[in-house]
Amino acid sequence: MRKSRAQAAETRARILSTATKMFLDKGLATVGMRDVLAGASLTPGGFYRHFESKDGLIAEASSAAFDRAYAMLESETVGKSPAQAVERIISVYLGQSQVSEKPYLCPLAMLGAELSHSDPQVRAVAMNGHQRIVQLIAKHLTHRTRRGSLATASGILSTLVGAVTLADIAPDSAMASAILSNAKVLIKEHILRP
Amino acid sequence: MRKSRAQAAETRARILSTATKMFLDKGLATVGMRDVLAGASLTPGGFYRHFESKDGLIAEASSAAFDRAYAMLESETVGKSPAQAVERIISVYLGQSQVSEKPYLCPLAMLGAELSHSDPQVRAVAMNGHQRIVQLIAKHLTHRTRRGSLATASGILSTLVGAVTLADIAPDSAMASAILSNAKVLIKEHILRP
DNA sequence: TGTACATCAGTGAACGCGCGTTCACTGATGTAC
DNA sequence: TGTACATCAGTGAACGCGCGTTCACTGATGTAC
Repeated sequence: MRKSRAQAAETRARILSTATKMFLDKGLATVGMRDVLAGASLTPGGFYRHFESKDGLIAEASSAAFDRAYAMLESETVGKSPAQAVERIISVYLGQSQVSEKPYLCPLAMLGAELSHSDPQVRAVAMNGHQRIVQLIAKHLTHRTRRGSLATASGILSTLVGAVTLADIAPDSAMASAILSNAKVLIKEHILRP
Repeated sequence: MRKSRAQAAETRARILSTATKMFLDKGLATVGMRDVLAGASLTPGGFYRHFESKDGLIAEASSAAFDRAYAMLESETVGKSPAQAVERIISVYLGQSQVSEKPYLCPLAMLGAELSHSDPQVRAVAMNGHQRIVQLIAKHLTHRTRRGSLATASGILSTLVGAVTLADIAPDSAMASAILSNAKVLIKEHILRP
């Protein structure tokens, strides 16, 4: 039954990709090993040849999710003016749960408090991801000082994370849209006005 | 072993209060029935005379937590000017995780995404709680229209929820304080300026 | 008011179940000569 | 290049454990007369 190195690497990538999607969708505690195994079409023995434990998988999945989300946001800004770049980041972030394919869900909004209860490794990954996104936003802000840009960017990200979290709780999409729209208006009209 | 009606009511209240605290502190999935039972000094049979199931307990605990948080925020505004009232709400909300006794933790920030995965009843309770807090904030905003006040209040609450969520993930208190402070400045300097 | 009985708050052992994980095994892939 | 052997990706049954919940039981409380 042994597979080639290439196939093995493919299996590992498949596990990681499937698990990442599942964790972001349903939460760390809700998703069980059997869900991951079924999603990756694998049996226990196969899985544990690639990952040490569920916690190990969670750590790698969080990291992968941040990389993906960051890359997505970053790619939206290339070749854009500062104002346009910030606008894109805000719109894309706020729309992450609404688009059907959801290729760039951010763990900060999707897992939220569950990250606070995770082990230090995962929390470190999360705060690193947080800092990267803050810096990405700050890069396109035109404050007098970098310190000021970072502070505002941090505040903006709090708004984005809160809005997406709350919109996902809303039972109907009308309320979800209202929450997202209010957050967007708040940032654009109040914070980004000249 | 039968207890008087009064003692029984006391037991029920003790379960609810203990469980509410635990759920807000550690999350819905993390806290097991055995934790709740030990916290309330009770055995299984005793518990199930008061609550139908863990889900039933979660529903009541969420509701109780929102009532408590709302009452706390509301009480901070009595006899204050609109500007002072809003300032108090923001400060108290942002400080909820930092004060040691934590008597008014808000489920929106503490449970976050975990609420999205809960059953409709709990989600309804959460959105009702959300609306009440939005209205409380809006009451003290001085926009030209009520519609405008509600929209801004909704945006402010998103910022508050996001900031507290992110601060709780931060591994060190310096970073947590920075996140909270940035959110506070963002709201006060940008949104509430005359 | 006192007595007899029914009620029911709370005990604690036990249940079935799904959790994350282990391990003996298979057989194709990779390696050594 | 061909052969012999070692490696190891993946299978699938099984493990121990803790989960939420049930139930027969106890005995003080509440009720009826």
